[in-house]
Amino acid sequence: MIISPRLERLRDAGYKLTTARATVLGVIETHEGHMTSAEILDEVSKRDSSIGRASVFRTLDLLTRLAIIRPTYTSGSATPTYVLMPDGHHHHIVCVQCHQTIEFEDCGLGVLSERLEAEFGVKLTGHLLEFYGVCGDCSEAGVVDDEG
Amino acid sequence: MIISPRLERLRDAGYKLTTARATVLGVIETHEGHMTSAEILDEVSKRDSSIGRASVFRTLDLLTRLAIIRPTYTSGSATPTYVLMPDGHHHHIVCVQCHQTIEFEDCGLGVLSERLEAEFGVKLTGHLLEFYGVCGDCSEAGVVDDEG
DNA sequence: ATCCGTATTGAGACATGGTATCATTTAACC
DNA sequence: GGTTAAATGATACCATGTCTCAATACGGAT
Repeated sequence: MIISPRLERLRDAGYKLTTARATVLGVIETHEGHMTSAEILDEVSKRDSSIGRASVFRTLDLLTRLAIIRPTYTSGSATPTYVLMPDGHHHHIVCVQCHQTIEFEDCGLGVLSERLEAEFGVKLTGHLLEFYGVCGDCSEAGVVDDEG
Repeated sequence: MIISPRLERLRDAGYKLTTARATVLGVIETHEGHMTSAEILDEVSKRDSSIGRASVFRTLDLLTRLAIIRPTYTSGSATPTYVLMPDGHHHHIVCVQCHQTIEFEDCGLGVLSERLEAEFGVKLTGHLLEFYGVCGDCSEAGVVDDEG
């Protein structure tokens, strides 16, 4: 079993390091990007077919609670995708036409984060920032947008 | 049918103003907060029992594409909640323990938004900012957090 | 107000995504 | 190695969302 720094965060939080958990996290870490639950199930199954469906979902839930991954919607109400938040945060732009995601790094939210912690008495461990709009390709393709 | 400014955005974008759409949006606007699809279906049905399930989901999808609402997760991999983005944006803090959400207003993301538009050649219409952490109540209740 | 063309609808069967249960296994600690 | 509680896997189950298609109703023109 490969014990990544993120996997150790499980143990630090009082959870056991099991094969199922290591495999699920391994799959997501290897892929680095958005994955649907179906893709994760499929890849986990390839690596270790003895791992059950339920454990995969349980692990996704656990990783979400620890802010290691985050489920987000790239298309309307359909299947969510799970994305790794290596340093507790993630930022992307979602094209509302073609559902492509563009990821970017700096968000400058550290200051806001600290202010919110003080203001609301919370302890923040991560964040997700999503912008919505129309990507360059879709704009060129001629898209409905008569606001201006 | 009540025609709210947001409903007019549908027509502006080339979509018809139907009873189903007006009702779904009306429900969400009245509620002002996070709603699950089940709650929306239920409330829509109360207001007009002739509106079908499929239309509700189709409308949620449409409103999402127009950045009028946004589906987000407050708990792990379970049901998403839909939240209104009155001015195209929304910000909240989610407690990873009790799933309570705390909403806040200013995010100061206008500058970043403009920079991203220039940098990636996109036209942005809205954004969602989510912070994750442990709320005051849960911290007091004694929560696992041994990072420091 | 009425007519027309087309986007949208409602119904319900269907597909998919996620969960509960419970006997069995396994990680963590000694 | 032994102990114990957390975690697992199998599977049945439930919830959430989608597809199809004939029927309907919106919006524009008259």
